[in-house]
Amino acid sequence: MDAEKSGFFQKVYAVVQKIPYGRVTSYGAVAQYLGSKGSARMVGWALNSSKYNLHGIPAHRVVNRQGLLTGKRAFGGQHTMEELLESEGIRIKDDQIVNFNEIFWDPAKEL
DNA sequence: TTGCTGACCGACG
DNA sequence: CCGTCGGCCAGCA
Repeated sequence: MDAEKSGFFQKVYAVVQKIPYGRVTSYGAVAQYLGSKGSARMVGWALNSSKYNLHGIPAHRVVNRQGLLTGKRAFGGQHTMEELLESEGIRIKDDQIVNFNEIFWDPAKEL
């Protein structure tokens, strides 16, 4: 219908934009919240498209299940995503979020 | 139009 | 422990 725009990506954008400052989430968590656990890959793909459009989507706040910055290469630089996260107070160690379990933001629970 | 790929995740052997 | 495969949806040649 009109509100949902029949688009998986649109839902992803909506959730990612709701991620609070200094928090992170995972592709699978967002996918699961949307009702499609298997579409975790599409979450990343949606974020990839987001960089082509000015959506204001903090894609750097979205990482994989391990808290690993798998999509850092999509930011154009191998350290861009890492610096963005650290800029928000998030500590990164070897491309991995240190206090991942502490700053993890689950849309299924927080929303 | 068909087919492959992609910032993942979980299961199986 | 490690390698492989399936599933999900959308974009592109």
